[in-house]
Amino acid sequence: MQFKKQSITTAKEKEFDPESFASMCKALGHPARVMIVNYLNRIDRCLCGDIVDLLPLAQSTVSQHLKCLKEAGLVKGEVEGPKTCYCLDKRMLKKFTRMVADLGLSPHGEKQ
Amino acid sequence: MQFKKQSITTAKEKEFDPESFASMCKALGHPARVMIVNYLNRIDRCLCGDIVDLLPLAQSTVSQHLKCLKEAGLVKGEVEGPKTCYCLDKRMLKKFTRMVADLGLSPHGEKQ
DNA sequence: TCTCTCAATCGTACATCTACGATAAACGAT
DNA sequence: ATCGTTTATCGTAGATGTACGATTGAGAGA
Repeated sequence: MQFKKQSITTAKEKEFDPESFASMCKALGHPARVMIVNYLNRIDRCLCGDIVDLLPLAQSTVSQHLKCLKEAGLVKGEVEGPKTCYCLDKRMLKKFTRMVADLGLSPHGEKQ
Repeated sequence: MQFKKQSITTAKEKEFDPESFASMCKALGHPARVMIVNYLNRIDRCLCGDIVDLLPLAQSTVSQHLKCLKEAGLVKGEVEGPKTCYCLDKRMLKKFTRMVADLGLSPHGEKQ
């Protein structure tokens, strides 16, 4: 499906892109991935194996979920020898919360 | 897949349920549904047909997306004769933003 | 070098999502 | 009663998501 690329907000408002907001939401649209993000937020950084221990899922499945989060830009992974260290991309997460506010859903927004 | 039902936050924090946060994110994980929510936020309430005009999608597809948003609790629809009037469920949307904050992603949170 | 560990990728099965046209159901108007 | 309007649901095809075990590859250490 194709949507028009133009913004759906008025000119003087911040740009709000439904496509990119949807893709971040989609990445957070599975409990395992939400738990990974929540865990990373508390623990700051960890190895893939730590997450495998955390969740009742096979290593390959966890790796797949991490790939999904990386592709959405929510998580970064840096290879350290045979290990990979994962952490949140704070910049992207700030963008996410800003978009939640732009959607008009923020309890702090000017709409209330 | 089954996850343990216990909260993943510490005891004195608010309850954070990954399952229900994920299900709301999933509902917002498609550009068409994001556009519907954004539209409803601006227009307050409208008929299904208005959304069909807004999006480049068949009526049946739009109806399906609305059903998805209703099942996630983000949108309410009340039948008015042969028409159905849709609007946002503000209570649920507030819950959503609260959960974003609980996830630790809020720019207003105590983590920053 | 050989082996061990850690993580990514492959292959695959099954489920869910997304889109459409066709049809049905509810109601107002003629 | 019949017709037109509006929306939901059905059936379906194709794409995508989710899970697993098996395999591969990269690097550390003996």
